[in-house]
Amino acid sequence: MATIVDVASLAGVSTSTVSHVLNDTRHVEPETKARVMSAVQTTGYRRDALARSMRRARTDSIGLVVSDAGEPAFADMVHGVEEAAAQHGLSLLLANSAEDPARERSAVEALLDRRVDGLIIARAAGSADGLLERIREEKKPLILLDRLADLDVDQVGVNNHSAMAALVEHLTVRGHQRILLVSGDLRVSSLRERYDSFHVAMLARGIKVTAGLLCEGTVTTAATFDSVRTLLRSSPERPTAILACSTLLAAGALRAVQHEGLRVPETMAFATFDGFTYSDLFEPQITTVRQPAFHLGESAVRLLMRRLETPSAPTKILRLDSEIEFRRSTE
Amino acid sequence: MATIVDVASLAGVSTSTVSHVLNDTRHVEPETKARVMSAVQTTGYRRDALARSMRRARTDSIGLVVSDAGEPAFADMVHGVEEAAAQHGLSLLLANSAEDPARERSAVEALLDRRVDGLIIARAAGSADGLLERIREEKKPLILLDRLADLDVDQVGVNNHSAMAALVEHLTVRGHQRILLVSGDLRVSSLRERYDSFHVAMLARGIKVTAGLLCEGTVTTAATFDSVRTLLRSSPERPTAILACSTLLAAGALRAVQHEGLRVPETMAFATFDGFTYSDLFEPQITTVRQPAFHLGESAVRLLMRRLETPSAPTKILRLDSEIEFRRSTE
DNA sequence: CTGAAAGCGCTTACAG
DNA sequence: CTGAAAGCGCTTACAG
Repeated sequence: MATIVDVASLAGVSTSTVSHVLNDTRHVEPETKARVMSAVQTTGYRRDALARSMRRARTDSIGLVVSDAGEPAFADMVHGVEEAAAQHGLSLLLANSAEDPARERSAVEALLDRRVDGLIIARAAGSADGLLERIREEKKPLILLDRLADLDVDQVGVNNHSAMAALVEHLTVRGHQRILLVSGDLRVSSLRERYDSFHVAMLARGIKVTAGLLCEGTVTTAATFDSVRTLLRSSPERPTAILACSTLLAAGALRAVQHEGLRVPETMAFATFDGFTYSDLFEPQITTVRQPAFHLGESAVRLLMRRLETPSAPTKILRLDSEIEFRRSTE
Repeated sequence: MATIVDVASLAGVSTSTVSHVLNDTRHVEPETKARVMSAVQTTGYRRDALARSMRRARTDSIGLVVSDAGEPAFADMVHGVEEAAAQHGLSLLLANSAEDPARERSAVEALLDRRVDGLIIARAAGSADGLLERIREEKKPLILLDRLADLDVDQVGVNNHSAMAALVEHLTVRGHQRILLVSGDLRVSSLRERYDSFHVAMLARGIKVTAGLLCEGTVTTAATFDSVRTLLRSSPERPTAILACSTLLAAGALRAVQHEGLRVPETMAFATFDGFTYSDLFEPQITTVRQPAFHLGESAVRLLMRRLETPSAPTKILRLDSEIEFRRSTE
């Protein structure tokens, strides 16, 4: 591979001049410049980004750690981050923690070792705050994505509260009082927020939430299926509606509903956060709080660029609105 | 940030020794080693992967370029690649060409500039072979993923032929002769293979394939919807079954079917490649050729590791089998 | 307008 | 068993 030295000697100039021509960082005689460019051509020279990064103390790359690469919503976020990064000329280093704090930690360390210019993280469920401290020590710009924290850090997530309020209103207006909430792992901030908002919304309408109508802590479709099925059977008063807080939870709950011979929406209303793709094409057509996942990813990059340009800027916390797709499952 | 020099001086040894301790690359007295490790501790030293890469001419990173990060199948492949890369201690640089050859080219150049150890590419629809030549010139290990080529390059894709043959048999055995094939962009090798295999399979059963039963070239859901709707209306003899070659095509076709007031499977059988997630939970339950997308990604990394270890190994082309999920849509 | 040279933080022959 | 030093391929003050 040709190096800058090869180009310089072929063009009969110093490496300084080649560098300056390539980066357009100081004036060079048009004639000299032309000689350099032609030398670049004939040698097939390509600047080594590694060497460049080492000198500049900038890598023009960012790191993204997602907590569950298998979830469609996270795939969309990755897509959004990639798109925005490419637009800004940044390379994207991707890692997946698979909800495992240990893997998350080693992913972050690897990214730090590679001297990424900044980090975007959707934290794993049991992630400790120590990790964020660690990143802060390194003075590395950090953006929290989707899984937010009550910390002085730039972050972007969705407005779970308003979405949940709208959903609860939608259901209660239609007469539903016994709503089964399938809330999942409450260590996940977004799920915790939905859980809390549910209680707030129900309380505001004077509806009591009983333990028999709460399914929490399940982290797989299978476990959710079991748990929901048990609740459906044992509840003294069967719920008239089910509200799932993620795609995975919805899948488990829906399977339980079908297994119990219930029909959506005839004998059971159903709504979910995140949801399924192409929901309009299939029955039951499920009312869905659709998060702007792609947009979330883009926004995270935007926040990161801002932080990179203005390290002293005040902390910014963005809450994007979800769209609620009302469908027959709640009619 | 502490450097190796800081560690060396604190431990009272040379940087050589620190390096050798860290990499376990030559014997060091236990006592000296302990002093080094403790100096690493107190300085909080972390080796700079950039500087290390520059000397070693290895970055322990790989590049992945996918053609459509929005498609669930590609998201799964990315997931598989990430997982396998992490297991091998490799960092993953991700880019998305969005089916645009120009973006694909610049993504590859950026990856090459970053000196990734190898590339995995699912090529864009109109991608020219020149790009692959370019990579070969750089002597950079390359694996083709999903979108294969008739070239002397390591590659891993699915066995489209056998899947299509099974699908056609399944349909014809049930009396379907007029099968509408929705085949998409034939510049995409996997779609081209499915298209060709369809013709082979139909021919083998002595069934004529007419132009009125071929919908090709559409690249969006909307265009597919229009095209399929037109075919459904204008065909002298309406098809009794529809066979879509990707998720996107299936969505457009299904929408057209519903728009025309047809019902699956009562008045129209339906099957698709790739398909929708949680297909078993929704109606119509669609017969689906499920590609092992995650596994495809993993295999690509395995092929790459093999090539890295044995540059002279013979070219390997892997074809993984898809699973066919037979459901009510074709009964 | 351009060049000589230092230096980014490592690894690795070479020497003892 | 360990160290001094060259060098990976760039960028960038410094000097003229």
